Amino acid sequence: MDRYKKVRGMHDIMPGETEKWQFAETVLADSAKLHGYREIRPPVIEERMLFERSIGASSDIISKEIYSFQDRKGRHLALRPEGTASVVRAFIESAPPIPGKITRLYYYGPMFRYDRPQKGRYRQFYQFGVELLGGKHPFFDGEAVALLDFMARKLNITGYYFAINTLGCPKCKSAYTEIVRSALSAKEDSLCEDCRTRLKISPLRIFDCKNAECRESAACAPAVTETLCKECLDHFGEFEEYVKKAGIPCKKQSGLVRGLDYYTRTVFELYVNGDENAVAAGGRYDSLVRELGGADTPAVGFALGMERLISIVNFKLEKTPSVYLAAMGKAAALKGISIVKELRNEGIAAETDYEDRGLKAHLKNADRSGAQWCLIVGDRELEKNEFILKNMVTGEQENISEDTYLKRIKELIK
RNA sequence: GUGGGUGUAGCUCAGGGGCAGAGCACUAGACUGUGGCUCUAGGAGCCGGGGGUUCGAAUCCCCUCACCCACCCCA
Repeated sequence: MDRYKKVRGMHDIMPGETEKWQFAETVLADSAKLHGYREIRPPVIEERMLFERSIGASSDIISKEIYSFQDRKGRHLALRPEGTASVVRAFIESAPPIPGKITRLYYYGPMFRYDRPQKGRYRQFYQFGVELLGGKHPFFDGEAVALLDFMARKLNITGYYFAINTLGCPKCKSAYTEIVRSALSAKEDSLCEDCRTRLKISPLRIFDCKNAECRESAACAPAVTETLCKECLDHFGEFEEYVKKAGIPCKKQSGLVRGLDYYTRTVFELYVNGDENAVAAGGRYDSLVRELGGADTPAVGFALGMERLISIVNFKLEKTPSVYLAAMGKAAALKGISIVKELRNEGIAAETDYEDRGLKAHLKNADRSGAQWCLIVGDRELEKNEFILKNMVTGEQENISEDTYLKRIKELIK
């Protein structure tokens, strides 16, 4: 019989890892709440068209990485490849927008992309993200970066910085795209094959081609900031003021471009020194809400890749104290039922093995379970109305009376 | 989607045409009410799957699948 294996690109997060995830999840959620964000939990399935409209039909994510299918009624659906589209959809759908009102939402969950699996990259992967809807002021962009910075510090990440850039408002962005396209069309011969395709689909991406020759060619195009309208320039200027004032480590990178169509103006990515890939990325998307059928609502947000985050966080996880009950004989086993119940009621993790084992086997179990304490109860103990409490780390043990064992264990554990 | 690497015991891996191996882990005993340390013994595998070459294939060839790494893309 063949054994079942996880399907390509999927991964199990096993005990040993889950503790790290839980820690990171708690820090992220607490940080977001502290900044006024509330959790939203959209479904993982949406209409395929929602993603086409938001991310861009020509993007790689839609054109070759989306998990899409038809259900029994022939509806064209897709597993979400990212979170923003769903959040915006839910935002629009749930209530009529109130002008000037700021809505802060965070989400966490699995995303799906049919990519080739690689280090830190899976077909089902987890993202934590936040979206701030209704905020136009550039300081909101700053606040988004500040929240990421806060999270990084709370997770004890060191040696990180933000790459920041602006793409301009939709007008500036498309104008600049054309400027770059025409500037580089003249140099098409010096571009690599990939970049020639990029020239047609998303010329801005040539700026961060791995090929140095392409980047050199791209350098002849004017920088974004040289072509922006005054409003866009001011917006970016104020954003820079915010991050400077907040003391957030930033590096301006005029080549920074995001792969999703909906970004406008501010874009940023979180990098940890030595890593090539961004841990988190985001930016402003002032047109998306309207494009998805909502009222004109400026917005800014970011998403953070959990797998990548987990791999760079230095975890110092404390073991929670626990007790293993070694009950020998039928009478002790019966007594054990109430003992473990009482321990658990006191918030002390307790486990036992119901097979009738000798003390040796019980201690071995206790050792393997990782319990710091072993409570030994056998016929001898029952006769004297006392138990033996053994410290599994030091090997020391003491007799404790049945009447006061709970109190004594609580003392020792704290 | 492209390129490279690797699939052998539960785990980490050695063996590269002629008996299927080591370390760790596991089980038992030394030690029948004291785990970890030590020693001894033991269990065990369609050598990823399919096809081919050969007297003979874990080993060579072809196909396939999976994992890893890089590109692409992205978090």
